[in-house]
Amino acid sequence: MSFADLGLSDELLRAVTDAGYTEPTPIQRQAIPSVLMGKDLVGIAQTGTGKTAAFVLPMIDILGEGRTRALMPRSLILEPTRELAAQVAENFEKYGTHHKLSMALLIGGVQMGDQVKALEKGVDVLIATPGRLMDLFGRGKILLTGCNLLVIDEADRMLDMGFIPDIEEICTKLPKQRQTLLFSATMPPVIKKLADKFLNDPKRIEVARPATTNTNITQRIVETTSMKKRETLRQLLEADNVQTAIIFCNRKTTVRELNKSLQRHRFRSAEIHGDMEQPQRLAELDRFKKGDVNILVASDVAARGLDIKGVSHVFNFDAPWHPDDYVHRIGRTGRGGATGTAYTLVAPDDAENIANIEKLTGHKIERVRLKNPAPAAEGDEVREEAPRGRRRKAEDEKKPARGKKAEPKREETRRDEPRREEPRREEFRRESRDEQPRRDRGRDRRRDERDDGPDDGWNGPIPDFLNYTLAAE
DNA sequence: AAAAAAC
Repeated sequence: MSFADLGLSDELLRAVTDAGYTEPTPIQRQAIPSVLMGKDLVGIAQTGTGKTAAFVLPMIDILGEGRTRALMPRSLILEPTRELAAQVAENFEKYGTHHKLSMALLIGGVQMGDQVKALEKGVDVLIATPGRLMDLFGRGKILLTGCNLLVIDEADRMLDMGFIPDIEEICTKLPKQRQTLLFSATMPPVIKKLADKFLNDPKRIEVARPATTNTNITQRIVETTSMKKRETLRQLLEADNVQTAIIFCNRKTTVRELNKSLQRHRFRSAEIHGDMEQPQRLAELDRFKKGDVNILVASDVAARGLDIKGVSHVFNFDAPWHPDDYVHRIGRTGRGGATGTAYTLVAPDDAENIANIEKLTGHKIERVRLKNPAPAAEGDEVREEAPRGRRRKAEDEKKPARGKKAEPKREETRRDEPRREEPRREEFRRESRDEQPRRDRGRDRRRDERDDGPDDGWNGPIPDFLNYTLAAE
């Protein structure tokens, strides 16, 4: 079956072809014809299944057909996060190139002026997060009485974020006679009730069972300690041919610190979390999408729904609190039929979260051990410009005196080890580290070593995983 | 325990 069999217009088919798509995904096959017929729809689908196009494509044709001069918005799409809303807007632009539809992206964190101007001119589609939409509504800037097409996307996430009362209120402001599409990865009772209340005899389609993880994602657990996490991560980044990676942390502060640490180690990384200004958030995401950086350190703001091509690896720097989030996080890789790898770093503190994840997904994740963590990062440092190298060496020599016996052995291993990782590392490391003033570098450096502590907290004999490659246990 | 979302 091809897109042409789904009842879409020729202009739209052209845009789809131009975007490089030939075959609809299961959810698109099932959803598009029924949306075109004006039916309500409940779609149980994870992101990465082509869900967005499943509603954007038919919407473009519906809006393109009955097109009068839009004075009031004619359709509304609700998204839980600002980035997702922006992403849906991009989809409208991509597929709507041959239609003259107007849209407004109504999200918080950015000035209202442009959004209000767009609303005054009249738009065909509103793409919004609930907070800003309610805000604008409260200020009398939006009339929703012309919105006879509503999409509630990521409904279960809206629930998690406490948006359901807002959604209900928004629903009451829309005309009763309308078409409503609701998408959710899971169907908890509250969402079921919401669907019963606001949808009319919906068609129900389900393309991936909730809590099922994509089979083209290789999942691994790497056991480590909280002290060793950064070092372990760096080795994985270097050892496993990582091209593009998203690294998830549980806390915003961890995101910030880890990103700084990676940059100090000359990785090309960016960060995204909710404490950043919105323009900055979008800019960082954009740098990652464009390939200016190949590593994105993120909070769970990026866990769901973000569709970024070619993400080869997902790392969980922390095991997520909620097992659902694990499924969403690793779903950022292995998209569109590609293969992907997901590593979860597990310190003793993370063990309980892992148990819950394995219970949810119903399968035990393979444990792997890192062999010989030391040489990669430290060898690199010795190779640095002279002052740092000397400092570094002096510190190394201090270690044995403090009764740490790991260092000398590492020296040997380092010399013996062929350095075949080098060229690869250059691919994703920063060219120059001269981005911060010198004094800061020194301070951060020390801080980093305290946090990372190559060997702080480690007194035991050298464990068997001190060898270079990855191996299944 | 965290994160997200309006000002």
